[in-house]
Formats: sequence, C-alpha cells, structure tokens
Amino acid sequence: MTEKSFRGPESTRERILDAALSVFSNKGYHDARLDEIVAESDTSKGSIYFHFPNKERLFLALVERFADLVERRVTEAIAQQPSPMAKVEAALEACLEAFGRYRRPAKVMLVQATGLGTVFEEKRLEINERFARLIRIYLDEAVAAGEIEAADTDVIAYAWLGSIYHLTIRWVYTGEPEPSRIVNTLVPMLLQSVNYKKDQKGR
Amino acid sequence: MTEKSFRGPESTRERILDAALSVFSNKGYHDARLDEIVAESDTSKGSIYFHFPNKERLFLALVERFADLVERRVTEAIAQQPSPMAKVEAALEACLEAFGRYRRPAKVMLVQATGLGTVFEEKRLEINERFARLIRIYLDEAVAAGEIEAADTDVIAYAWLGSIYHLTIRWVYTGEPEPSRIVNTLVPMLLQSVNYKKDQKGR
DNA sequence: CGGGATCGACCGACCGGTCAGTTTATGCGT
DNA sequence: ACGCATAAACTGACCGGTCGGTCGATCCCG
Repeated sequence: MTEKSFRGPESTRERILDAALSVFSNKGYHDARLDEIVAESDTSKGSIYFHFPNKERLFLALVERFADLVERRVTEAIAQQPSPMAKVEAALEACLEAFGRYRRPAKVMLVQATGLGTVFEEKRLEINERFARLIRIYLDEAVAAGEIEAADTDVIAYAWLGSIYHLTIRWVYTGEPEPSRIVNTLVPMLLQSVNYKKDQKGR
Repeated sequence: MTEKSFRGPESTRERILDAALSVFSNKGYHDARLDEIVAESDTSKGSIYFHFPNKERLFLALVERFADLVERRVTEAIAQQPSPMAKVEAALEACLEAFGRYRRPAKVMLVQATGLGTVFEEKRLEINERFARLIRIYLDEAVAAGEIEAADTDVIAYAWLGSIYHLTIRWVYTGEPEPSRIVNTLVPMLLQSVNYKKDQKGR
C-alpha cells in the first residue's frame, strides 16, 4: 500500500510544488502565503524550507520546470520536420499547444513572474532568449535555403513570441479566444508575416 | 518666480507622481517604498495620503495617465490618415513612438503592472482592450474597403499588440534593439502579416 | 483666524524565515 | 532478529523586521 500514505522525499517535494503551483497561479507571487502552500500541500513550513532555500527559489523552480517542459515539446516537434519552415511552424504550434494544455503553469510563467525585480527578470529574459533562439535558428536556415526572403530574424522571433504570449495571457484570464482558434489564426498570420507560402509545391 | 519654490496643491501632486514614476519604474510595485517616494518627491507621507487614498491608487494613477497619453497620440495619428490601412499603420507607429520616447512609463505600464492581483489585472485588460479596439476598428474597415482580405481581426489586433509590447519590454531592459530598428522591421512585418501591399497603387 | 495643505513620528498587523525537537528510515554489530 | 546509532525528513510554535497607513500638530494663504 504505497499509494496514499507513502511519504518519501520525492513525494513531499512534488506535493509542495503542486500546491505552490496552485497558490502562485491564483494569487501571484506576493499575495501567495507560504502558510497557504503548507495547508494545500498538507506538509509544513519546515518541509518547504528543507526542500527549498526560500520562497523565491520555490517559485523559480516552478518557472524553470515549465520552461523546460515547453522547450522539450518544441524541440521534439522540430525534430520531426524536414524543412526549416516546417520546423518553424511546428515550433509555434507546439509552443501554443503546451500553453493551452497547461493553463496554470503558463499563467505563472507569463504573468506572475513579471515585475518582480532583478532576479526574476533575468530568468525571464533567459527563458525568452532560449525560446527565441529556437525559432530564430530555423528562420535563418529558411532564409539560407531560400524558403523565405532575408529579414531581421531576431526582431521577428521576438515579435512572434510576444504575440503568442499576449494571446495566451488573454486566454488565461478571459478564456477567449480558445487555443484552437488562436493556433488557426495566429500561425498562418505569422507565417504570412515573412511571406511564406505554405503550399508552394504541395497539394 | 513660480518655478522652483512654489508649492501649491498641483505642484505637490505632480512632484509626487514624478517621484512615484521614478521609484516604481526602478523597483517595481512591491519593492517600491513609500518612504523612498517621500524622499525623492521632497514631500511627506501625509501629503501622499492627502492626494491619493493608498499606494495602489497612486500606482494606478500613473498607469492611467500614461495609457491616456498613448491613446491620445495614437488617436491623433489616426486622424491624419486617409485610408483605413494608413490609419492602422500610423497607429502602430505612434504607439511604438510613444513607448520609445517614454521609457519609464512604458516599463511601469507593461512590466511593473503585471502579476499584481485582480485589481491591476483588470486595469491591464481594460487598457489592452482600448488599444486593441483602436486597431481592430480600422482593420475591419480595411477589410470592408477591400484593402486587405477578411480575417480574424480580433486575434490579429491582440497579436500585434503583443509583439509591440514584447519588443518594447526587451528594449526597456536590454536597450536592444533600438526603437527605430523595431519600427522599421516590425511595422512592415505586421502589415505583411495581413498581406497588405503598401504601394499597390502609389509610386 | 478658518481650513486646506503639509508634516513626520508612531503604530501594529503581517509573514518569511528559524530552530529545537520529533518521527521515520537505514545501517550495523552481535 | 533485535537493539542501538546515525542521519534524513519533517513539524509547527515562535520571532522580529518591515512598511503601509494613521493622526495630531503645524504651516500659511486669503
């Protein structure tokens, strides 16, 4: 019967992270009370401070965990595509798909992690750079391969990310528009923005 | 000599707002100390609480003031343009121009006002909706006038705003890329995203 | 001298973080 | 198998610094 009553280090750590996700996503960083995370995780203050050095690191652990997950999904999606622009398109879809599937982590990463001071801001910049690079690399390859015209791929990658983030944030709060509608409108729009004609040869 | 030494209610209120802008933009909402705003404004706690009911409202006053300014600039820019798509283009440029010119207010509105809980989040949604509507209206007119093809103008307007915000935020922190480069790359890209050929007839 | 405007010492609720102590798990000698 | 030792994991009462907000005193203009 290792189901309900089992409490190993891993289990406790996970329960804390789950509760933290719940509380942080609802209240935001500053309004989140450690006591509330204690209650929801059914652990104790001491346990939290055994597994994490402080509130800040606990929060950052959540953000990193989700950023890694999204990056993994995107990387996997990219790997399966043949051409640079197909990779780009798959990356955008995978990113939106991950945000749509994991609403609360997305909220924490895109909203609650903002405006919290230097440490958090640096983490945000770092994550943004990781995501942007993922897109920029293949945009550059697409340019080299003649799939699209030359352009400022750095600005484009960040602009694309910004539109994805902003629509996701709006969806997180209002429930509108639905993720599927976002993907259906946004992805073609972004591809069009670099004048990429998808079915140039296919069909 | 009403310049330096004059202290009327208006002057005090302005000095408080200026100092608040400075402190909030540097520290963010939670790390901003009222005592610091007192020091920087050369007033007093009592004065702040005479002019504003609490910290939250002082902050919101800053955000509203800047949102109004940007909206005014955009509206003016729109008014001078003949066709719907020319208005859209002018709106984007005016918006980016305002963010580029007022770095600190932009930081407060786009970064520091994020992730602070319900009241602030609602203000953000409201401002976003105001800006998005400004763009969406003329996108719809452009569709009606046959300047561009039919599309989901709601999603497009939000996506555009998102890319503007995101690049502005990055610029606020890293100084890169310069506003002029943002405008030069982003605006054509966004217009291309709805397949708008600028000089269809001109030249 | 009335009252709008300003001042700043002071208050006390709040909450992240601490730590002495308890429980549980593991290993080990006999 | 059993007691014993050692450490890892966990608990929660408590502390103390912080800081938004208050309020009685003071200033000064008309």
